[in-house]
Amino acid sequence: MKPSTIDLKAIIRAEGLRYTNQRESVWQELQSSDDHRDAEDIYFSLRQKGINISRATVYRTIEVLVKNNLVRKLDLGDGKNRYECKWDAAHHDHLICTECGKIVEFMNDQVEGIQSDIAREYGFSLSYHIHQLFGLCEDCR
Amino acid sequence: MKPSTIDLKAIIRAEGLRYTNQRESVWQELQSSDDHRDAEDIYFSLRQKGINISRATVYRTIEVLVKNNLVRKLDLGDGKNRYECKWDAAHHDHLICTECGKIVEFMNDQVEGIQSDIAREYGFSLSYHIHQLFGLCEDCR
DNA sequence: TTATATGCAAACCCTTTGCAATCCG
DNA sequence: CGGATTGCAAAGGGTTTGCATATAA
Repeated sequence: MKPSTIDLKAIIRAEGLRYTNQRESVWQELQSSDDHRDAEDIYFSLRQKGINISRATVYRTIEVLVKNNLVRKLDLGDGKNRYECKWDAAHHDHLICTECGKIVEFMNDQVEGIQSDIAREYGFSLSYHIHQLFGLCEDCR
Repeated sequence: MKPSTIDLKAIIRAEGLRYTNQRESVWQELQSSDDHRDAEDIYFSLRQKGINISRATVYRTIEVLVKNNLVRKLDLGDGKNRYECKWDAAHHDHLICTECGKIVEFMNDQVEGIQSDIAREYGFSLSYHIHQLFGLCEDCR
């Protein structure tokens, strides 16, 4: 069903863009963990691995990945965006521990359905939503 | 049930803080409309009304109001925070039109209940949540 | 009186942008 | 080769902060 790997080159090219080392590196880096990373994280990790890349390119590349639905941008309200791999993940929302920052993913069909109902009720056509639950995780209570 | 007006002076004093003209002005300004205002809005409105206040004080005052549960801070993902009067409003979440920026408030008990269930399931004790639905409003479709 | 609040401007943080150099196709 | 991509550093936008001055209590 889901591909075991994504051919970034093909996707990039299909968009009429150029396949570069930097773009591949950012994509690899994002795939390398299930964490919700911020741009600085990614920039630093890549530099540490000896890859030549600039912050500007990290941002610009993420933009490309987001636009192609490979990456999801998360705003957790702390002033910087996080990014998570999207291609292999089902839709989900987030539970965030305000103490340690732990992020747990959840998904609830009922809520998804109700959201549609609410949108309909107010005459909106929904394009996306943000649903984040903040509190203390088991370990931090 | 709900007070027809809030005695900011009493609340401020109870916190061991000083009641000032600027604090009262920001509070009045926030109460004067049901809109979701940003800091610059509030700063400008007050200056236009001839009230002497600085941006710094607007931010610092909002902080005080938020901490005392008089005001709610909203992050709609566009880089600046919005603020809404909280003391006279029942809890609600937001539907946001991505075209014209219209904000509609909604409330759904079922979703509220499910959120608690989800938190329990993952061992979290919930303190607050963000639930925003983005799409096109009736007029913008 | 005297510690808290304010105003100002500078600092901050994350992100974006202009531009010359580089590199993909 | 030629235009897209990059790196750099500077600019941007919202928010916060340091410090001297003003002010509530």
